[in-house]
Amino acid sequence: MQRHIYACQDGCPVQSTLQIIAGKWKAVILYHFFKDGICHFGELQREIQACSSRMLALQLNELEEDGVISKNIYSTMPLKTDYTLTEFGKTLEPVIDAMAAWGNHYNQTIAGAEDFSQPGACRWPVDVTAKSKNK
Amino acid sequence: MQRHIYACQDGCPVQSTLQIIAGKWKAVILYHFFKDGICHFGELQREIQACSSRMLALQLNELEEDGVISKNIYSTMPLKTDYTLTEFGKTLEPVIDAMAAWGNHYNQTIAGAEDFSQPGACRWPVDVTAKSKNK
DNA sequence: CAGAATCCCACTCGATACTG
DNA sequence: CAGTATCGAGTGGGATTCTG
Repeated sequence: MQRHIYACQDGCPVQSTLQIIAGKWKAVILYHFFKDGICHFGELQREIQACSSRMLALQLNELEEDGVISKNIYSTMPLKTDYTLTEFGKTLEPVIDAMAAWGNHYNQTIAGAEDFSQPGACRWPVDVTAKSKNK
Repeated sequence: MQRHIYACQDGCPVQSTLQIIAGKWKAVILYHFFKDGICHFGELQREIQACSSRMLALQLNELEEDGVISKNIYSTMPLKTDYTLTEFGKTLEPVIDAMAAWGNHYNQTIAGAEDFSQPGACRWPVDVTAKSKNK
């Protein structure tokens, strides 16, 4: 079945990009591929604890369908699989980098004092939203 | 009510970024803000035809809540509103730029021959997915 | 370990109608 | 024009269970 998130009308470039990376966890998964060179299911699970194994598998499958990553399954016991970025997948690095850079800056300068151990803690401080109000 | 898409556990920078731009149309909206300097509701609707006015309004509201854009309402008749990026919102430009750049490259080199007038037409050509298979 | 299958509820989002 | 309100079908995704 075909996923059909964006119609890609008008050939809008951002919509094309989203077509590939807009899954709930795809950008995060790719980030860990680029940053850590991670390639195993369990490692990803450990890094992205908020993502269930079901979702992780689904997102990885879609990324594989789209040619972003490829999967090698070793039918040994216990089961072992590794994922690698395709050449095509590697072209996404600047996009993920830009997102990571922005997020880092946000975490450090704006949300630096926040406690990430609380779910939902990543929230805007008042002063920032306030800035938009008095504009 | 608080939106709660990502828990932002571990302070993952990509998750922080997604917290702001992960709405279904937010990145596309921001793209048009940056590219066209667009600031009216109707203009956005014309540019992003796949997005209903209801969704557009919802996404714009969330962007305003998060301090990315600000809204000025002129209670004239007919109603007029304009949206502007906040200083904070402008910091997202590199992220949107990277997405747009990737999408442009994708549209030109890979999907160049596709017909975007058909919904769902933005789909991977076989050869690209095939590349991942024979890896 | 690395997933697929099933169940099922909460929420998303489109359609429609209405308002200042 | 620039939205909001309401409804309802469809789906996303969590929890759980099962398999090679």
